[in-house]
Amino acid sequence: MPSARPTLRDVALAAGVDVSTVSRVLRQTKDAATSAETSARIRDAADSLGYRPNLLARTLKTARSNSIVIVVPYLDHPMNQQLIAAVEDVARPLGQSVIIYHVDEGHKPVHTLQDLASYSQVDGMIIAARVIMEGELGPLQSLGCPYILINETAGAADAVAFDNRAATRLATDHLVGLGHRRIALFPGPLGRFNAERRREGFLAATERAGLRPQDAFVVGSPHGYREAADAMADFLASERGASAIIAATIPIALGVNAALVDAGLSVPKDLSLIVMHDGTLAEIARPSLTSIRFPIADLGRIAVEQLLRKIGGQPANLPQRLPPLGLVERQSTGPVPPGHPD
Amino acid sequence: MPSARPTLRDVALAAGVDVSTVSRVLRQTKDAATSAETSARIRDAADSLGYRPNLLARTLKTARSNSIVIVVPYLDHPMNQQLIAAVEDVARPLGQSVIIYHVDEGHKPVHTLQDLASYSQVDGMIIAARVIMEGELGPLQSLGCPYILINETAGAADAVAFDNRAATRLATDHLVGLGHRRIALFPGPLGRFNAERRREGFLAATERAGLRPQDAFVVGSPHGYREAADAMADFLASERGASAIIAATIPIALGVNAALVDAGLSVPKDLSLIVMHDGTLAEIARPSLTSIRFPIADLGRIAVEQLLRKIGGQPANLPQRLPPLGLVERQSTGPVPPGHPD
DNA sequence: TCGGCTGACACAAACGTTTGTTCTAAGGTT
DNA sequence: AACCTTAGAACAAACGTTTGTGTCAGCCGA
Repeated sequence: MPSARPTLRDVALAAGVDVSTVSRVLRQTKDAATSAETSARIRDAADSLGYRPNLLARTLKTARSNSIVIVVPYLDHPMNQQLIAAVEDVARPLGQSVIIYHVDEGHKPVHTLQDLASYSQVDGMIIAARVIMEGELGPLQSLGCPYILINETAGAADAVAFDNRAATRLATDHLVGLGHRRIALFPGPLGRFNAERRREGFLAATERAGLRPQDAFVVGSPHGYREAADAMADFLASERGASAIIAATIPIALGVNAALVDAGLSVPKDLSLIVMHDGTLAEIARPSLTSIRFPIADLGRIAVEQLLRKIGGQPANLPQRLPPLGLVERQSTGPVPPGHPD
Repeated sequence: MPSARPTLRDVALAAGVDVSTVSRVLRQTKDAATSAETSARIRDAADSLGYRPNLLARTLKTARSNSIVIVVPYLDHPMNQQLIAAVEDVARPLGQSVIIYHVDEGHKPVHTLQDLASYSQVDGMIIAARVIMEGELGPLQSLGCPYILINETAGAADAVAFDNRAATRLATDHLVGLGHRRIALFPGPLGRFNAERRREGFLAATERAGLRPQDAFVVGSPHGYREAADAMADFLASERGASAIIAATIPIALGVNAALVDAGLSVPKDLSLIVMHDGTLAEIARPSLTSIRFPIADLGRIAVEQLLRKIGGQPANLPQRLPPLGLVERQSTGPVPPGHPD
């Protein structure tokens, strides 16, 4: 029977007052000069009718929806899952509702994103998807939709990312400390921001440690388990004799591990493997993966806070890159195997 | 400068016509009796102004947003990732925009979901979250928001799920075929719909195969890697001597595997492990996991199609449970180890 | 020549809010 | 006693659409 939801008008009718009064009372605005009696009557009416405000209408009127969207690629990457959780954890207590928009590489989602952004369906966007970043930020920008890039950067856009250079140095130092002198980095897709920072950190650390340049390998591969496994298989076939691998992401690490096992090698006995992201999968994998821990919650907090600043009209005040929290030592790294060529 | 997006009114002004005419022309409605000349003028004006319709206003007016939401728990479960992808793949070409809403066990998200649903911010919801299902469906129902449950069932609600009973029989038969006579099922959280169906299928299959009842173990555990690992460790400690494990989900399988490795056992040499869901992780894990494949794309398609039916006012026409597609044999299952007690 | 049809468009109400302004009566001040 | 304030609430416009109904010309057939 209550096929139609009660509206402000219904409540007003029931309480015998004007809709504007109902609106003010129910929102508890400060300028409401309403008698306690009337207020009570209105609240009773609203309760008994089961009134809930129409957010669509409110948003249309106020141009503020109190919701933000996080745009991510690769829902199967633990990093992205953690980023989502971090953003949700911060935003929800702040009264912002968080929706997730998933884009993949093939898809050109800008149109929909514009729709989302265009008219305050969402107040702002947190973007973790590179597919959005390249050249597609223009439309969003001109739409006046505030956004923050996370975990990547593009041009002069407001962005907050991890210090992957420092993280790679950390990982490299750990391996060097274990005695490894021939190391391969799987930084992800070469040419991209994070992959290049990893490469830089890697080369800097290996050079400082006195490794020969030809013993520091950089093996680019797309994100994705299988691609990483293929890249690792190729690398093994090339017989360059690395004794340790640094994987940029957990999927890459698992792919690398699969290729190693398939080649009859075992981690960490024959090769060490370290991954530059920590997560449950790194913990539950066997061997469990030595990893670099990032302050993901901090990144989520900063992204939301700064996005809200921008939504509020103030400029974002973004920190330098976020340094890694440290190294989690697990089973996948160990000393150089005895007979390994130096 | 174009800080304010152009509206229908701006286009109308520029083209020298009424907003209603602009609206009809731009939407190409059938009832539009507009001269080719005027239409062109309007379209030109819209283009040069960069007009884009305000979906909020349109939704408010038409009570139709052309977007649906998929509600999922556990973004880190491959099954849920695949369900999301399946729904997106079907819905987007149909002109529906898909947003994801993530809920977790602790969180009581009904309020926001009601907000989402209340007033056609979304036209309908596809719900994979049990947390929503228990008792929280009432509010949604009375809101008149069409929804379809997937991968679970609750009461008389429209739902489409997999035939987990058949799947578990399939898994059991495979193990029995390999000679296993003592099998443990890790069905997930006991008491829940899917876990109970798995238990039934398991017990039916083991009985039919002539296994002794005391050799068919059912070990409940929450979803989640760690919980499964703990449950497996406990099970091992109880020394019941199973030679094969059926895991309900990939996280459970990985947790089980970790516990086995930690106990010095190896898969499939000492124990066989089969998981009742296929995915990249099952493929890339080492040992790779023998698994049951489900028609996830079909489930996504059916869910979207039937949801659109309900949105259109027709009753949903839901199939019986979707049977599994079959078994993918990989490394994690094998014959009973020689010395195993029968 | 005239009523009636129709093509082409304008007018206006409505969706459910929010919010600036106005009204009214009571109360206080001088 | 006249005036001003103010609390309490109604009025009304607006957000950007969609859509039912008018209007008015031109054209047709009879």
